[in-house]
Amino acid sequence: MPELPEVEVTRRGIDAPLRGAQVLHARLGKPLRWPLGVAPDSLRHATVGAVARRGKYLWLPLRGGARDGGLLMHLGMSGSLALAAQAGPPGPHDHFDLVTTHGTLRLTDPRRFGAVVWAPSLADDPAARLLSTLGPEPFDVALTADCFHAALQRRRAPVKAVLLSGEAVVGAGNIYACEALFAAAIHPALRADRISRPRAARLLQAVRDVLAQALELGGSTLRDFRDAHGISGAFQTQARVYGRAGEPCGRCGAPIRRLLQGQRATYFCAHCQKR
DNA sequence: AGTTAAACCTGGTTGC
DNA sequence: TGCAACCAGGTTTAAC
Repeated sequence: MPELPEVEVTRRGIDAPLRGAQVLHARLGKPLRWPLGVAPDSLRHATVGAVARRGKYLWLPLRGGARDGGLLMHLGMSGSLALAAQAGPPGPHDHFDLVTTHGTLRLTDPRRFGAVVWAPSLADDPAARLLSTLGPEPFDVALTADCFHAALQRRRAPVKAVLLSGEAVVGAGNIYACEALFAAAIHPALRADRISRPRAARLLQAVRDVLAQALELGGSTLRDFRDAHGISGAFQTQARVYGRAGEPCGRCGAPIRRLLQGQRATYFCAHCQKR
């Protein structure tokens, strides 16, 4: 998926254009991860508010329809959202259309791990339940190195798995977790609770740097991701370790290694990243 | 309680 | 060429 940078790039592409748009029609394709929860017709006549992001979720406020509320959206592994003035007929992987006075917002998601769920507000279920497990936002100034270190101290699992869990900080998925650990020179298999306070501070900074750089480059496109205007991301060309097994490490020249952690591939440099 | 595997689904790539 | 096996950006749920 879409990790935090890709979701934020998407949010930035749809927020201003959709603001104040009136919903004319909504269409569902094949089932996504969870049911919408309301009849698509009940979204008609609603007005779109400011699009927000929490972790890898997007929140589209809708007021003045059958009921005030909004749509909580997730792009899963292969999803992307496109906003077009005129959308063509839906293809086999187009599973949600929100037709508005400002264009059609279309979710394309071949694997259908994504979701579009209606909720009365972010504080109400099902949104509240889905967001309840999320840790702090990476760019929240309230997330200090001490907070981050304390969160790592609570877990005995490998630091890579803890990053993916989003418990200490949200937003880093498989690509950016690998990249941040490389930047911080920390071995992915190191137990989270064995990380010193200085190394935790360095890791938090690395997560922030990597996510910020990815944001500037429009995210990563391995196969499916496109921003709201159909543009691919470029971070994958700048990745130091992700997807580069066998290639020489850009820092020391040793071959980048690949290992499996919890069914997910981890890429790292065994020479640069220390336990 | 806390960590790990299985599940959801499609399609592209690799290997026999 | 054909087909099976494996791999892919995530996260919940069930099982040790």
